[in-house]
Amino acid sequence: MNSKEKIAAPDPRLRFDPIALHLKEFARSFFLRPTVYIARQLIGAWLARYYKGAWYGAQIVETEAYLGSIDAAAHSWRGRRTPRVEPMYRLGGHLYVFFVYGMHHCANVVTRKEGTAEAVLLRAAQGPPGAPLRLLSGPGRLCSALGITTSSSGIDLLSGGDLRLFHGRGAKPPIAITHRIGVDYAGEAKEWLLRFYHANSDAVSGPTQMCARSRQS
DNA sequence: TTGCCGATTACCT
DNA sequence: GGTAATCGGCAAC
Repeated sequence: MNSKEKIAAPDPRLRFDPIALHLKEFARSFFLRPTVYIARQLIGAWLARYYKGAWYGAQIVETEAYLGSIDAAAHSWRGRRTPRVEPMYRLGGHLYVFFVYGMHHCANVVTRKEGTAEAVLLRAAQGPPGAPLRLLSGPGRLCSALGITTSSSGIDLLSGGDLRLFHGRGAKPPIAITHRIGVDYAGEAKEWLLRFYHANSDAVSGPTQMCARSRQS
């Protein structure tokens, strides 16, 4: 009845089988490491959702690090602590979801020890074969495609729930690095090189994609 | 209680 | 290149 507790369905084109792929979950210790390291290592990882008896997921191709109280672009800048931001202060491995521009949700993986309030924004992902390239291209689209809303903010990704993170398999993807998107208000922090993306993926978001890609190599 | 503005996207020129 | 859409969070009144 309460519309706030309504569960959003994932896009059926994201159906996949993490068991058949022999995917393994990250250990808690991974999420306690430095946030920049985690943002980089999550490129290629699978974000997965269990919904009505089936798994849906996509491989992360773009992330941004947000560095807590010292970072003017972070919601936890200067230790700001409100009900919305509270999940950022939890132990690494929790999820922080917020609603922005009146229409989009953004999902973050909380990092480091409890109280640090650092996180990694998941900006784009690549679905299983057959899924449209741009289905998860952008933080709002990523949440929309997987049906992630603020009702999942604060959950633990490592407690056997219906949202989980799995290691990618195979070779480590080539990584490109730029400043973060959409944080022009953040003073000198807007220049910090905290955006990481799969250099060869066409699912990376943003109008700067081509520019950024041609600049690196 | 009010009013401003955003970790975005789509559509316009 | 620019900006409208749209509404919850939050700071200020």
